[in-house]
Amino acid sequence: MEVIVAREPDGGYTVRALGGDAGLPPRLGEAELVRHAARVEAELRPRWVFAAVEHDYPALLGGGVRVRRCHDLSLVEGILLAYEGRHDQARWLAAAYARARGLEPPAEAGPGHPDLDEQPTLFDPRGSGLPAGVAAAEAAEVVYAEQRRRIERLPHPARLRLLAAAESASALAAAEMSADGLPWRADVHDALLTELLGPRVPTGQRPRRLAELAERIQQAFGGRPLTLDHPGSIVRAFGRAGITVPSARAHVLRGIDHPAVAPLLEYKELARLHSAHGWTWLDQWVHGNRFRPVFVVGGVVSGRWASRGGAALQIPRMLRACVTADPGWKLVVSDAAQLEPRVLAALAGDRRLAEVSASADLYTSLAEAMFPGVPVDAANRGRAKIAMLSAMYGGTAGEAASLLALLRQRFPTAASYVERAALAGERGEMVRSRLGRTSPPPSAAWRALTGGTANEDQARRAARDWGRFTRNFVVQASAADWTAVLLATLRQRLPAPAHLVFFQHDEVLVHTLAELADEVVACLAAAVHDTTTLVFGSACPVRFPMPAAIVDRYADAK
DNA sequence: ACTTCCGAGCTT
DNA sequence: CCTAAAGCTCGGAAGT
Repeated sequence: MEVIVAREPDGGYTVRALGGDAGLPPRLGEAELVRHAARVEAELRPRWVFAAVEHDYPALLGGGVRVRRCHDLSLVEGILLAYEGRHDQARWLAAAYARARGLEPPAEAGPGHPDLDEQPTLFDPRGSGLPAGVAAAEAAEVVYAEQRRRIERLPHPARLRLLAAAESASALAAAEMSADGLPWRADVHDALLTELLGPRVPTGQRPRRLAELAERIQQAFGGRPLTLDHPGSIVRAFGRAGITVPSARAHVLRGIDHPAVAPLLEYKELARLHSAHGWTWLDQWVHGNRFRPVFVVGGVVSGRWASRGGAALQIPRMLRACVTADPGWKLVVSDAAQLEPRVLAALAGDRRLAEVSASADLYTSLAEAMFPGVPVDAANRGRAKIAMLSAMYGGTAGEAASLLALLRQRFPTAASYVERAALAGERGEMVRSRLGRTSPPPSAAWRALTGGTANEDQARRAARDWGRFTRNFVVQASAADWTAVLLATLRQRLPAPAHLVFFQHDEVLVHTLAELADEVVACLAAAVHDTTTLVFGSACPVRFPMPAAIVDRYADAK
């Protein structure tokens, strides 16, 4: 059974049930919706169809209602439009409805409009963008049926169905993570800042430690004042000291012999901490010992998530000590080890690489395979890693080219898989992930550059750049397929008090009652197994280790 | 005064 | 350290 819920411009909701009677009034207010949704979910366990989980689910979460399954029309529309080569078209409900009905696109969805995918907000004077007399739920029903038809017409409908379900479930998980929040000890964070920077100072002032370092740096440059937070000023200061530097980046400065370098490096590190994750950040983003960012599912073309506010996917390792389980609770921290090379092995069907994946440390066994008869040391493992990363990213610098050639010799199936993707990109063609995410077409500027008779060098470089992008896309987007399915299956399996609180590309955090931690670890192992079977089939010979640690603090994992 | 750009650094 | 991709955020400077 399916229940379609869509918000109307007046803040109310229209609802429709497909395949049964859910006992729902066709039109209802938010409080009423929450009440009915709780009952319907408990009794009927339907698939909920939302215009966009991001907009529609928080109201239910706010009322304490969680749903098991859903279909996110906006996310699926984005995936289908990309598959059909129409990346530029809007995904929001009224635009999708107009396409399904063969109507003129709604005004707000015109190309070049800044709010291409912005749904009209509550009480938006523009209305829903739907034709007069068309209820939002009615439009959603039309779009839902149309999406299902479009999926069935594709070459691998089962994969797209899986992707649609996994992406939609990921959106549920993202909204729930924001609602639950990541456990974050403000007192630990404050103590760390005080230890490193000195006592707290008002916003806009320089903490004591930074002021001391600034003074020492200025002395080292002969007392002349400089703007430490402006890279150009630092480059000029070194220039006056007779040292030419291309930039003020930390790794450049590290190679310079000058008394200002040591305090400058320390200043840069601490100033970064202060400006990006200092007291201002703490006040703005952490409340009640919870960090609540907004995760943007499908925010990256490859299918990776992005985040809005608080730089949620850029938490410095140094601050992971602040992420602490509540008393009586634990964190289960787990990341998929060397996910991308394993995904490549499965994608390409490379049996020899699959054998290498049997090892928990893929790069060690890869080194054994690449340098037979040589004992594996850190250097050889490092070379094997460079070879693999170069295959997936298109690197050519240093010894990457020769290592890549060796890898190609030993693993021709995997190597040719990514090379075909790169060549397709160089020709301007689209490539797809395992489940059907599609790379965007190159820009008009790219076509002009590579198609014209302009500058051959430039054209060649542009083609190669895009080939690197599509080479990486097939692997990264297929890894995103795998993790989306993992989130969906794990979310389904977790015992009720345990919940996902963080997800970062190939890493998950679950906050759980301590006595359930072992069960969570078992759920995770089962979810990994299900995921690999769902994405790559039951005969997939590639192993996907995902070791989990039960800890009190995120910093204590690994 | 406002917006836009740039360099930098953080994560995967 | 490097090899590559992308996204978020800051502070300062340049442009309007």
